[in-house]
Amino acid sequence: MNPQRRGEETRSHILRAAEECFARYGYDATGVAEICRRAGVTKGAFYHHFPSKQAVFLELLDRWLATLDAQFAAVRAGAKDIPEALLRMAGMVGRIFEEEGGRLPMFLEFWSKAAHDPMVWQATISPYRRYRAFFTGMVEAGIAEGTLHSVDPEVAAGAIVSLAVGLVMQGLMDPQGADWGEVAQEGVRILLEGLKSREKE
Amino acid sequence: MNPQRRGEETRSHILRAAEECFARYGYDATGVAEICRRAGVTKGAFYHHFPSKQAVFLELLDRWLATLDAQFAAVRAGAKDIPEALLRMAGMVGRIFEEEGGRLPMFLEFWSKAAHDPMVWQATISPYRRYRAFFTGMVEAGIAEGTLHSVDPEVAAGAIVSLAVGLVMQGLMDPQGADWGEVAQEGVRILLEGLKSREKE
DNA sequence: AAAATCATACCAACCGGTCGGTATACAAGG
DNA sequence: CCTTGTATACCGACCGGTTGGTATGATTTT
Repeated sequence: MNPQRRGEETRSHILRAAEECFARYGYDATGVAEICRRAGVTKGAFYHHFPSKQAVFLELLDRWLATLDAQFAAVRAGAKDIPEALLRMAGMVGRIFEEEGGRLPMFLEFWSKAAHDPMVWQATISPYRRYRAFFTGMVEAGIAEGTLHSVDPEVAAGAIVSLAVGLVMQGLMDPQGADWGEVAQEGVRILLEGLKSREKE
Repeated sequence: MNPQRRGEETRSHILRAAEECFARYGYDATGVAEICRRAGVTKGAFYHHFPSKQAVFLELLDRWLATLDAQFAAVRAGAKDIPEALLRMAGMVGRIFEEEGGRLPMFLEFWSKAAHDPMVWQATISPYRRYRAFFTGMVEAGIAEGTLHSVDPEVAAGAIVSLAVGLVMQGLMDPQGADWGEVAQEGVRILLEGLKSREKE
């Protein structure tokens, strides 16, 4: 087989195995040996493709953030209206929890690692701020188009992101505790109710 | 000195040192030796007072949850109105971030540990569910007293807790990224705006 | 043969936890 | 008051096991 192709495959095998382990056991509790075992590869191959365990983690982080980017952009582009866009995003939550709930624990892993590791923090914080800016832009657009009433867009965006982050966290910790898809849907609806422009209070 | 009193002091020294280390470096990255160094005791003393490193962690968790309990109950009791109670709780956020911001990273540590460790999960999830129930009760009370319009109390409570959790998370990751106290205040205000009872939309 | 890819064997460091032993306080008995 | 006994608090060297990472050789492809 083509060696480059072969190399790429082992690489992705390692990535997939690492993702699974990190999500299931956590970063520290996952040994390189275990990753290799699951990937059907030896340590030699592992350290041929990645300089360190952390490098694998960071690449996983990058990829995850990239998919988030794409999803957000797609939803916004497909909606005619800011409220509609937000509601659709909320609607995605339920589906996400069902379909790739297995990959979600990585989110927590990223977050908690970033709190202590400067490199991970660097890699996390900048995309995160982009998301905040993204939602700020949405709120501004909503105000401009007249569907939202005048509020500080940054603050409103902060609240929206808080809702999202909190939703993911709770869904991770207590999946059976509630229908998180519904909570997301309804939470955004309530938030929108408070944001929608209307004559007077 | 009284030996029992002395014992209690070393015990609390260990607890304080461990809290600091866990918050700064994370649970796994913190060695028992480091905790002992900061506490000014030896390993012998450590394992005399605690059966394991995890036991220290769990005790820290218990204490933290107990203070949360007290604060919530106090605020609710002191408010004449559900919306007022929620707004006051939001107002506490800024103060909390300033005053004991140093202890907050433990929150993340608890959360991420709970995701992988059944014992920690057990210790975390039950108080957490109490909080959800607490807020559910508040929403129900708000509906009963007529200040909130009729919504599913469980769902609304889920949204409120999400906002809170997300707020803490963001404040932890990006303290300078925003005035989280203000975001909390305004976020709850918006949420309340969507929850308040009014004639017609 | 040169380069890329992977396997095997191995290491040095670290870490949670143990253990034999010491020091101090205190109560009882003489 | 002094001795003896005992429980608590504490010390610090040490151990078994694990882990991230490395060194080196084999194999395959071009």
